[in-house]
Amino acid sequence: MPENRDIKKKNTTKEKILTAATALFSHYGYKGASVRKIAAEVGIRESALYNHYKNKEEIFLEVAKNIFSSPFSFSEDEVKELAFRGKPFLQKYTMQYKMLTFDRKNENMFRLLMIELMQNKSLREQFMSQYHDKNIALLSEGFFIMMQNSLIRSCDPMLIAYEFISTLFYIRLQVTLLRFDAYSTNSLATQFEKHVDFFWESIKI
Amino acid sequence: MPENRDIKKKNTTKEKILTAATALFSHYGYKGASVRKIAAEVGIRESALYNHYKNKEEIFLEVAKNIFSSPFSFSEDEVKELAFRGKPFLQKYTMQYKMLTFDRKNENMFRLLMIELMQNKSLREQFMSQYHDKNIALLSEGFFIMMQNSLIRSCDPMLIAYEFISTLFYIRLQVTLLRFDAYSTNSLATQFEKHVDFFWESIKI
DNA sequence: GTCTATACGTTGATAGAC
DNA sequence: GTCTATCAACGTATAGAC
Repeated sequence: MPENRDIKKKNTTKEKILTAATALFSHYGYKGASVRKIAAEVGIRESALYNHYKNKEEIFLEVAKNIFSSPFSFSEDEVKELAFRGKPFLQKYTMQYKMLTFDRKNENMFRLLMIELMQNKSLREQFMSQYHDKNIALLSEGFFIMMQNSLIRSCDPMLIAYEFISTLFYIRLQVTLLRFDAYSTNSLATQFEKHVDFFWESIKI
Repeated sequence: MPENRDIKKKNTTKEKILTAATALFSHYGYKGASVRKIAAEVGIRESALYNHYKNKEEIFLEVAKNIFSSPFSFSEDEVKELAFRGKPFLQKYTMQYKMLTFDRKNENMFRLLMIELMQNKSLREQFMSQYHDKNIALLSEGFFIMMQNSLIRSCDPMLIAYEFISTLFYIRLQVTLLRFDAYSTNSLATQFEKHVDFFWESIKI
């Protein structure tokens, strides 16, 4: 039991470090966020920081844990039930994806992922297995059910899933880029919904 | 006139620097590629490097010029002619995109783009205008022609273009990631073609 | 747990001899 | 144009006093 955390918010130095590190890493990347800056952000000296983490790498790994920790809240039964109805499944899935895209915390983690993707082999592999494969698996299961129920045209469910998720990813990337520079995302605001509509027209029978 | 460059390949120090810098930047990013490493790669001292470029930034900008300098070789007439035939237009466009994806030089530039996209505002804006907008413009023109000729179902050409290019981008990203770690791209080898086939089935009348 | 002090490698860049 | 020498700033990290 983590003590009486529910009553009194601890906000320990260690937590402060993680918060500061998250902000700096997701903004400047691993190399760009120096230990000095992190310590300064917390309000302590670099040396004090080493009382809580072994080194910079350890801090980063702690931060990076959150990159792939936002699974969709879809239960097995929920997938089956929704997929049976067709389009509503895609709509709910996309709405959840859109929420993640515009959620500050997840936005930061997505940016960190994009910054470090080409620099960190572990992150690349996690992206493939925990982001890509996971999404493909969930979606293709849904499409398979739709196919069984003759809601959509016959086709490889994995291919349909690939086609569907790739556009979601691209929209998310664009939104993240625009928001990073505080540009308006008005032109992309309804892109998620348009995608679902277009896609459903493409596969429905 | 650049002298007798056609006969005797100059391969000046300045060119060597650019080559070395390109390799290092596209592998380690701007911060990861130090001036020392670039100089060492060329075989000179850092100080000698400053006889050819004002500073590191100037070298990077010279390298970065090549990121968006690979336009598709589509003339206005070619678009009209091919789009009139429908699917062959998508096939040719995709084959060119696939070539770029697997071309070493373009692969390096794409990786550099991905590495620096979140770190460099200028690159973000160029990505939007010179990559995204340009592709959307070319593709939507093709889809518009197809629509006029009743080859495909009626829909916003820009939306169709968006849907089409987003998947190409995602495939390219995945291929680049896999190749970076020298992993096999067999599982993705035919993804481009599958995309065209699926997409054509989605929009044709 | 935090501080000061310190160590030591790396970075981008310049001055001046050849 | 290239070299040696040198620089200040910044990087991560440790030792030891309080």
